[in-house]
Amino acid sequence: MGRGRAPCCAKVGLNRGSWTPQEDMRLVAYIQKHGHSNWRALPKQAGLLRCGKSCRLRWINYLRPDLKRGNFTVEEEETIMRLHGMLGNKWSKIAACLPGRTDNEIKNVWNTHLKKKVALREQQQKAGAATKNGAGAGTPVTDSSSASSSTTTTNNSSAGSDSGDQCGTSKEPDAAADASPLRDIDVWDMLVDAPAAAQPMLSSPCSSSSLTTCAGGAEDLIELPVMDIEPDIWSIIDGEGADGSGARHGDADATAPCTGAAAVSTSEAGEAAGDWWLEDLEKELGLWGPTEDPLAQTDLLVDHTGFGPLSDCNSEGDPVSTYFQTGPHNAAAELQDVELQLELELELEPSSSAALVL
DNA sequence: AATGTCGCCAACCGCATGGCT
DNA sequence: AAGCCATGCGGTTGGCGACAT
Repeated sequence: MGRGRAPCCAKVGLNRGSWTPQEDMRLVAYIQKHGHSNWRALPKQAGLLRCGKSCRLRWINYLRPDLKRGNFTVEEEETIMRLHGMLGNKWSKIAACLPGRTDNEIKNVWNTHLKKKVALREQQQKAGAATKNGAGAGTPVTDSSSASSSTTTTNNSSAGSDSGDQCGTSKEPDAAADASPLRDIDVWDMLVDAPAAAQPMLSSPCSSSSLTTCAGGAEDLIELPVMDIEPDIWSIIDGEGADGSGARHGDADATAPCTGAAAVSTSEAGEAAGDWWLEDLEKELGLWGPTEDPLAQTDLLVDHTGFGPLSDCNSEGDPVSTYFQTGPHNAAAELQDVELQLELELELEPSSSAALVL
Protein backbone atom coordinates (compact mmCIF):
# COMPACT_ATOMS: atom_id res chain seq x y z
CA MET A 1 0.00 0.00 0.00
CA GLY A 2 1.32 3.34 -0.89
CA ARG A 3 1.31 5.96 1.73
CA GLY A 4 1.57 9.24 0.07
CA ARG A 5 1.07 12.13 2.35
CA ALA A 6 -0.95 15.01 1.23
CA PRO A 7 0.68 18.23 2.17
CA CYS A 8 -1.73 20.14 4.21
CA CYS A 9 -0.97 22.36 7.11
CA ALA A 10 2.45 23.22 5.82
CA LYS A 11 0.89 25.47 3.27
CA VAL A 12 1.58 29.07 3.78
CA GLY A 13 -1.02 31.73 3.97
CA LEU A 14 -3.50 29.79 6.01
CA ASN A 15 -4.91 30.85 9.31
CA ARG A 16 -3.83 28.90 12.31
CA GLY A 17 -4.64 28.86 15.94
CA SER A 18 -7.96 29.49 17.46
CA TRP A 19 -10.99 29.72 15.29
CA THR A 20 -12.88 32.94 15.15
CA PRO A 21 -16.66 33.00 15.43
CA GLN A 22 -16.77 34.10 11.83
CA GLU A 23 -14.83 31.08 10.72
CA ASP A 24 -17.03 28.86 12.80
CA MET A 25 -20.15 30.24 11.28
CA ARG A 26 -18.75 29.97 7.83
CA LEU A 27 -17.79 26.40 8.32
CA VAL A 28 -21.11 25.50 9.85
CA ALA A 29 -22.96 27.28 7.12
CA TYR A 30 -21.08 25.51 4.41
CA ILE A 31 -21.38 22.08 5.94
CA GLN A 32 -25.03 22.54 6.57
CA LYS A 33 -25.49 23.40 2.99
CA HIS A 34 -23.06 21.16 1.21
CA GLY A 35 -21.88 18.59 3.66
CA HIS A 36 -18.25 17.65 4.08
CA SER A 37 -17.52 14.92 1.67
CA ASN A 38 -14.20 16.41 0.78
CA TRP A 39 -12.41 18.10 3.59
CA ARG A 40 -9.55 19.20 1.47
CA ALA A 41 -11.73 21.08 -0.93
CA LEU A 42 -14.05 22.34 1.73
CA PRO A 43 -12.11 25.34 3.00
CA LYS A 44 -11.65 26.64 -0.46
CA GLN A 45 -15.25 26.22 -1.38
CA ALA A 46 -16.39 27.62 1.91
CA GLY A 47 -14.02 30.52 1.66
CA LEU A 48 -12.02 29.62 4.70
CA LEU A 49 -8.34 30.25 5.05
CA ARG A 50 -7.81 26.96 6.79
CA CYS A 51 -6.59 23.60 5.75
CA GLY A 52 -9.10 20.86 5.42
CA LYS A 53 -7.66 19.06 8.32
CA SER A 54 -8.19 22.00 10.56
CA CYS A 55 -11.75 22.34 9.35
CA ARG A 56 -12.43 18.72 9.99
CA LEU A 57 -11.07 18.89 13.50
CA ARG A 58 -12.98 22.00 14.27
CA TRP A 59 -16.18 20.46 13.04
CA ILE A 60 -15.72 17.15 14.74
CA ASN A 61 -14.47 18.43 18.03
CA TYR A 62 -16.47 21.56 18.45
CA LEU A 63 -19.08 22.47 15.89
CA ARG A 64 -20.92 19.26 15.34
CA PRO A 65 -24.51 19.78 16.38
CA ASP A 66 -24.67 16.49 18.18
CA LEU A 67 -21.94 17.19 20.63
CA LYS A 68 -22.64 17.08 24.27
CA ARG A 69 -21.21 19.94 26.16
CA GLY A 70 -20.36 20.27 29.74
CA ASN A 71 -18.78 18.04 32.25
CA PHE A 72 -18.62 14.32 31.92
CA THR A 73 -21.07 12.45 34.02
CA VAL A 74 -19.97 9.86 36.49
CA GLU A 75 -21.35 7.22 34.18
CA GLU A 76 -19.35 8.55 31.30
CA GLU A 77 -16.22 8.62 33.35
CA GLU A 78 -16.77 5.10 34.47
CA THR A 79 -17.32 4.04 30.92
CA ILE A 80 -14.15 5.70 29.80
CA MET A 81 -12.13 4.14 32.54
CA ARG A 82 -13.53 0.74 31.85
CA LEU A 83 -13.07 0.98 28.13
CA HIS A 84 -9.61 2.35 28.52
CA GLY A 85 -8.79 -0.62 30.61
CA MET A 86 -9.85 -2.82 27.77
CA LEU A 87 -8.84 -0.82 24.74
CA GLY A 88 -6.01 1.34 25.88
CA ASN A 89 -5.53 4.65 24.16
CA LYS A 90 -7.97 3.90 21.41
CA TRP A 91 -9.73 7.17 21.87
CA SER A 92 -11.80 6.98 18.76
CA LYS A 93 -13.14 3.61 19.77
CA ILE A 94 -13.90 4.83 23.23
CA ALA A 95 -15.56 7.87 21.79
CA ALA A 96 -17.72 5.66 19.65
CA CYS A 97 -19.18 4.34 22.86
CA LEU A 98 -19.90 7.73 24.28
CA PRO A 99 -22.50 9.53 22.26
CA GLY A 100 -21.80 13.17 21.85
CA ARG A 101 -18.25 12.95 23.04
CA THR A 102 -15.23 13.28 20.85
CA ASP A 103 -12.03 11.35 20.97
CA ASN A 104 -10.15 14.52 21.64
CA GLU A 105 -12.39 15.40 24.53
CA ILE A 106 -12.09 11.95 26.01
CA LYS A 107 -8.38 12.02 25.58
CA ASN A 108 -8.18 15.30 27.42
CA VAL A 109 -10.39 14.11 30.21
CA TRP A 110 -8.36 10.99 30.58
CA ASN A 111 -5.09 12.82 30.69
CA THR A 112 -6.29 15.44 33.09
CA HIS A 113 -8.60 13.58 35.41
CA LEU A 114 -9.20 9.95 34.88
CA LYS A 115 -5.63 8.83 34.65
CA LYS A 116 -5.01 10.10 38.13
CA LYS A 117 -8.26 8.68 39.29
CA VAL A 118 -7.44 5.26 37.98
CA ALA A 119 -3.97 5.39 39.44
CA LEU A 120 -5.45 6.29 42.77
CA ARG A 121 -7.86 3.43 42.57
CA GLU A 122 -5.16 1.01 41.72
CA GLN A 123 -3.25 2.14 44.71
CA GLN A 124 -6.27 1.64 46.85
CA GLN A 125 -6.81 -1.73 45.30
CA LYS A 126 -3.28 -2.77 46.04
CA ALA A 127 -3.66 -1.59 49.55
CA GLY A 128 -6.89 -3.46 49.81
CA ALA A 129 -5.42 -6.53 48.24
CA ALA A 130 -2.55 -6.44 50.61
CA THR A 131 -4.91 -6.65 53.49
CA LYS A 132 -7.41 -9.01 52.02
CA ASN A 133 -4.99 -10.85 49.83
CA GLY A 134 -7.62 -11.32 47.27
CA ALA A 135 -9.78 -10.81 44.35
CA GLY A 136 -10.42 -7.88 42.10
CA ALA A 137 -8.02 -8.92 39.42
CA GLY A 138 -8.93 -7.91 35.96
CA THR A 139 -11.50 -5.40 36.93
CA PRO A 140 -9.92 -2.08 36.33
CA VAL A 141 -12.95 -0.27 37.55
CA THR A 142 -13.90 -1.42 40.92
CA ASP A 143 -16.02 0.92 42.76
CA SER A 144 -14.69 3.56 44.97
CA SER A 145 -16.61 6.04 46.94
CA SER A 146 -18.12 8.38 44.43
CA ALA A 147 -18.56 6.49 41.27
CA SER A 148 -19.69 3.28 42.78
CA SER A 149 -23.17 4.51 43.31
CA SER A 150 -23.93 3.70 39.76
CA THR A 151 -22.57 0.21 40.24
CA THR A 152 -21.09 0.41 36.80
CA THR A 153 -24.39 -0.45 35.25
CA THR A 154 -24.10 2.67 33.27
CA ASN A 155 -27.25 3.78 31.70
CA ASN A 156 -25.38 5.09 28.76
CA SER A 157 -25.86 3.51 25.45
CA SER A 158 -22.35 2.33 25.79
CA ALA A 159 -23.08 0.73 29.04
CA GLY A 160 -24.78 -2.10 27.34
CA SER A 161 -21.47 -2.98 25.91
CA ASP A 162 -20.37 -5.21 28.65
CA SER A 163 -17.67 -6.10 26.28
CA GLY A 164 -16.03 -3.12 24.80
CA ASP A 165 -15.66 -4.98 21.56
CA GLN A 166 -19.11 -4.03 20.63
CA CYS A 167 -18.06 -0.52 20.34
CA GLY A 168 -14.56 -0.94 19.31
CA THR A 169 -14.64 -3.42 16.56
CA SER A 170 -15.92 -1.23 13.84
CA LYS A 171 -16.11 2.36 12.95
CA GLU A 172 -18.65 1.65 10.29
CA PRO A 173 -21.77 3.62 10.93
CA ASP A 174 -23.86 0.58 10.23
CA ALA A 175 -21.97 -1.47 12.68
CA ALA A 176 -22.20 1.30 15.13
CA ALA A 177 -25.89 1.40 14.60
CA ASP A 178 -26.04 -2.17 15.63
CA ALA A 179 -24.31 -1.37 18.83
CA SER A 180 -26.92 1.06 19.89
CA PRO A 181 -30.31 2.11 18.69
CA LEU A 182 -29.26 5.67 19.14
CA ARG A 183 -26.88 5.28 16.30
CA ASP A 184 -29.68 5.37 13.83
CA ILE A 185 -30.12 9.01 14.57
CA ASP A 186 -28.69 11.34 12.05
CA VAL A 187 -27.39 14.69 13.03
CA TRP A 188 -29.42 16.38 10.39
CA ASP A 189 -32.51 14.64 11.52
CA MET A 190 -31.79 15.96 14.91
CA LEU A 191 -31.66 19.43 13.54
CA VAL A 192 -35.24 19.01 12.62
CA ASP A 193 -36.37 17.15 15.65
CA ALA A 194 -34.51 19.08 18.23
CA PRO A 195 -36.57 22.23 18.30
CA ALA A 196 -39.66 20.28 19.12
CA ALA A 197 -37.77 18.45 21.76
CA ALA A 198 -36.51 21.73 23.08
CA GLN A 199 -33.23 20.17 23.85
CA PRO A 200 -30.17 22.31 23.74
CA MET A 201 -27.67 19.88 22.40
CA LEU A 202 -28.90 16.42 21.99
CA SER A 203 -26.45 13.70 22.40
CA SER A 204 -25.91 11.73 19.34
CA PRO A 205 -23.93 8.68 18.74
CA CYS A 206 -22.42 9.97 15.61
CA SER A 207 -18.80 9.24 15.79
CA SER A 208 -16.63 11.43 13.73
CA SER A 209 -16.64 8.97 10.93
CA SER A 210 -20.34 8.51 10.94
CA LEU A 211 -21.06 12.03 9.95
CA THR A 212 -20.24 11.88 6.34
CA THR A 213 -21.95 13.89 3.73
CA CYS A 214 -25.30 14.66 5.03
CA ALA A 215 -26.07 18.11 3.93
CA GLY A 216 -27.99 17.39 0.84
CA GLY A 217 -31.26 17.36 2.62
CA ALA A 218 -30.54 20.33 4.74
CA GLU A 219 -29.74 22.69 1.99
CA ASP A 220 -31.93 25.47 3.08
CA LEU A 221 -31.18 25.28 6.70
CA ILE A 222 -28.83 28.13 6.51
CA GLU A 223 -27.65 30.71 4.13
CA LEU A 224 -24.11 30.34 3.07
CA PRO A 225 -22.10 33.41 3.69
CA VAL A 226 -19.67 34.73 1.20
CA MET A 227 -16.30 36.16 1.80
CA ASP A 228 -13.66 37.86 -0.09
CA ILE A 229 -10.37 36.07 -0.36
CA GLU A 230 -7.39 36.66 -2.48
CA PRO A 231 -7.70 34.18 -5.31
CA ASP A 232 -3.97 33.72 -5.35
CA ILE A 233 -3.98 32.07 -2.00
CA TRP A 234 -5.69 29.08 -3.42
CA SER A 235 -3.18 28.61 -6.12
CA ILE A 236 -0.62 28.50 -3.37
CA ILE A 237 -2.64 26.15 -1.27
CA ASP A 238 -3.57 23.96 -4.13
CA GLY A 239 -0.10 23.72 -5.42
CA GLU A 240 -0.19 21.60 -8.48
CA GLY A 241 -3.81 20.76 -7.96
CA ALA A 242 -5.04 23.05 -10.64
CA ASP A 243 -7.11 20.24 -11.99
CA GLY A 244 -8.67 20.17 -8.60
CA SER A 245 -7.95 17.11 -6.64
CA GLY A 246 -11.05 18.14 -4.84
CA ALA A 247 -12.91 18.00 -8.06
CA ARG A 248 -12.62 14.30 -7.99
CA HIS A 249 -14.78 14.07 -4.98
CA GLY A 250 -15.74 17.62 -5.18
CA ASP A 251 -18.94 19.37 -5.76
CA ALA A 252 -20.90 16.47 -6.98
CA ASP A 253 -20.21 14.60 -3.83
CA ALA A 254 -20.56 17.59 -1.68
CA THR A 255 -24.14 17.94 -2.63
CA ALA A 256 -24.85 14.29 -2.74
CA PRO A 257 -28.05 13.36 -1.06
CA CYS A 258 -27.80 12.11 2.41
CA THR A 259 -29.46 8.86 3.12
CA GLY A 260 -31.36 9.41 6.26
CA ALA A 261 -31.52 13.13 6.12
CA ALA A 262 -33.40 13.23 2.89
CA ALA A 263 -36.49 13.66 4.92
CA VAL A 264 -35.22 16.99 6.01
CA SER A 265 -35.45 18.35 2.51
CA THR A 266 -36.19 22.01 2.31
CA SER A 267 -39.00 22.14 4.72
CA GLU A 268 -39.95 24.92 6.98
CA ALA A 269 -39.13 22.64 9.79
CA GLY A 270 -35.66 22.44 8.44
CA GLU A 271 -35.32 26.14 8.39
CA ALA A 272 -36.62 26.39 11.87
CA ALA A 273 -34.16 23.78 12.91
CA GLY A 274 -31.40 25.70 11.31
CA ASP A 275 -32.39 28.81 13.10
CA TRP A 276 -32.58 27.00 16.32
CA TRP A 277 -29.25 25.38 15.93
CA LEU A 278 -27.55 28.51 14.77
CA GLU A 279 -29.07 30.38 17.60
CA ASP A 280 -27.71 27.84 19.96
CA LEU A 281 -24.37 27.95 18.28
CA GLU A 282 -24.26 31.66 18.54
CA LYS A 283 -25.07 31.43 22.16
CA GLU A 284 -22.21 29.06 22.54
CA LEU A 285 -20.00 31.49 20.73
CA GLY A 286 -21.27 34.32 22.79
CA LEU A 287 -22.65 36.07 19.78
CA TRP A 288 -26.31 35.65 20.23
CA GLY A 289 -28.69 37.82 22.01
CA PRO A 290 -30.17 41.25 21.95
CA THR A 291 -27.80 43.52 20.15
CA GLU A 292 -27.67 46.15 22.79
CA ASP A 293 -24.19 46.94 21.83
CA PRO A 294 -23.69 46.32 18.18
CA LEU A 295 -20.37 48.01 18.27
CA ALA A 296 -19.10 45.42 20.63
CA GLN A 297 -19.96 42.75 18.15
CA THR A 298 -18.44 44.71 15.40
CA ASP A 299 -15.28 44.92 17.40
CA LEU A 300 -15.37 41.24 17.79
CA LEU A 301 -15.46 40.85 14.11
CA VAL A 302 -12.74 43.27 13.39
CA ASP A 303 -10.39 42.24 16.07
CA HIS A 304 -10.48 38.52 15.65
CA THR A 305 -10.86 37.92 12.05
CA GLY A 306 -7.88 37.16 10.04
CA PHE A 307 -9.51 38.27 6.87
CA GLY A 308 -8.81 41.80 5.96
CA PRO A 309 -11.40 41.97 3.24
CA LEU A 310 -13.92 40.46 5.57
CA SER A 311 -13.35 43.23 7.97
CA ASP A 312 -13.94 45.62 5.20
CA CYS A 313 -17.24 43.99 4.59
CA ASN A 314 -18.37 44.13 8.14
CA SER A 315 -20.65 47.01 7.90
CA GLU A 316 -22.60 46.13 4.85
CA GLY A 317 -21.36 43.57 2.44
CA ASP A 318 -20.56 40.49 4.35
CA PRO A 319 -23.54 38.39 5.26
CA VAL A 320 -21.81 36.74 8.13
CA SER A 321 -21.04 40.06 9.62
CA THR A 322 -24.56 41.11 9.04
CA TYR A 323 -25.66 37.93 10.63
CA PHE A 324 -23.78 38.67 13.78
CA GLN A 325 -24.78 42.24 13.92
CA THR A 326 -28.45 41.87 13.25
CA GLY A 327 -29.18 38.52 14.70
CA PRO A 328 -29.98 35.26 13.03
CA HIS A 329 -33.53 35.99 12.08
CA ASN A 330 -33.03 39.20 10.27
CA ALA A 331 -29.88 37.99 8.74
CA ALA A 332 -31.55 34.95 7.31
CA ALA A 333 -33.70 37.16 5.21
CA GLU A 334 -30.92 39.47 4.29
CA LEU A 335 -28.79 36.63 3.17
CA GLN A 336 -31.18 35.24 0.69
CA ASP A 337 -30.01 37.40 -2.14
CA VAL A 338 -26.44 36.64 -1.33
CA GLU A 339 -27.10 32.98 -1.24
CA LEU A 340 -28.70 33.01 -4.63
CA GLN A 341 -25.73 34.72 -6.08
CA LEU A 342 -23.38 32.36 -4.39
CA GLU A 343 -25.22 29.36 -5.69
CA LEU A 344 -25.03 30.70 -9.17
CA GLU A 345 -21.35 31.27 -8.91
CA LEU A 346 -20.70 27.92 -7.37
CA GLU A 347 -22.52 26.18 -10.13
CA LEU A 348 -21.00 28.19 -12.87
CA GLU A 349 -17.49 28.22 -11.58
CA PRO A 350 -16.97 25.67 -8.86
CA SER A 351 -13.23 25.66 -9.15
CA SER A 352 -12.85 29.30 -8.45
CA SER A 353 -15.53 29.76 -5.92
CA ALA A 354 -13.05 31.16 -3.49
CA ALA A 355 -12.67 34.19 -5.62
CA LEU A 356 -16.18 35.19 -4.86
CA VAL A 357 -16.36 38.84 -4.32
CA LEU A 358 -19.52 40.68 -3.79
C1' DA B 1 -2.88 44.29 43.54
C1' DA B 2 0.67 42.05 41.06
C1' DT B 3 3.11 38.10 39.79
C1' DG B 4 3.95 33.23 39.30
C1' DT B 5 2.31 28.52 38.79
C1' DC B 6 -0.81 25.03 37.48
C1' DG B 7 -4.39 22.79 34.96
C1' DC B 8 -7.48 22.51 31.19
C1' DC B 9 -8.66 22.43 26.54
C1' DA B 10 -8.50 23.46 21.69
C1' DA B 11 -5.64 22.90 18.00
C1' DC B 12 -1.58 21.19 15.59
C1' DC B 13 1.59 17.66 13.87
C1' DG B 14 2.91 13.58 11.85
C1' DC B 15 1.98 8.84 10.99
C1' DA B 16 -1.36 5.14 9.72
C1' DT B 17 -5.02 3.44 7.02
C1' DG B 18 -7.96 2.59 3.32
C1' DG B 19 -9.97 3.82 -1.10
C1' DC B 20 -9.30 4.99 -5.73
C1' DT B 21 -6.87 5.27 -10.13
C1' DA C 1 0.18 -4.41 -8.21
C1' DA C 2 1.70 -0.08 -7.16
C1' DG C 3 1.25 4.58 -6.19
C1' DC C 4 -1.42 8.60 -4.91
C1' DC C 5 -4.56 10.92 -2.12
C1' DA C 6 -7.86 12.07 1.54
C1' DT C 7 -9.12 11.05 5.91
C1' DG C 8 -8.59 9.17 10.56
C1' DC C 9 -6.06 8.70 14.72
C1' DG C 10 -3.15 9.49 18.67
C1' DG C 11 0.48 12.23 20.80
C1' DT C 12 1.89 16.71 21.82
C1' DT C 13 1.82 21.59 22.54
C1' DG C 14 0.48 26.44 23.16
C1' DG C 15 -2.83 29.70 24.94
C1' DC C 16 -5.61 31.07 28.46
C1' DG C 17 -7.97 31.22 32.71
C1' DA C 18 -8.02 29.95 37.62
C1' DC C 19 -5.73 29.72 41.69
C1' DA C 20 -1.97 30.47 44.95
C1' DT C 21 1.62 33.25 46.83
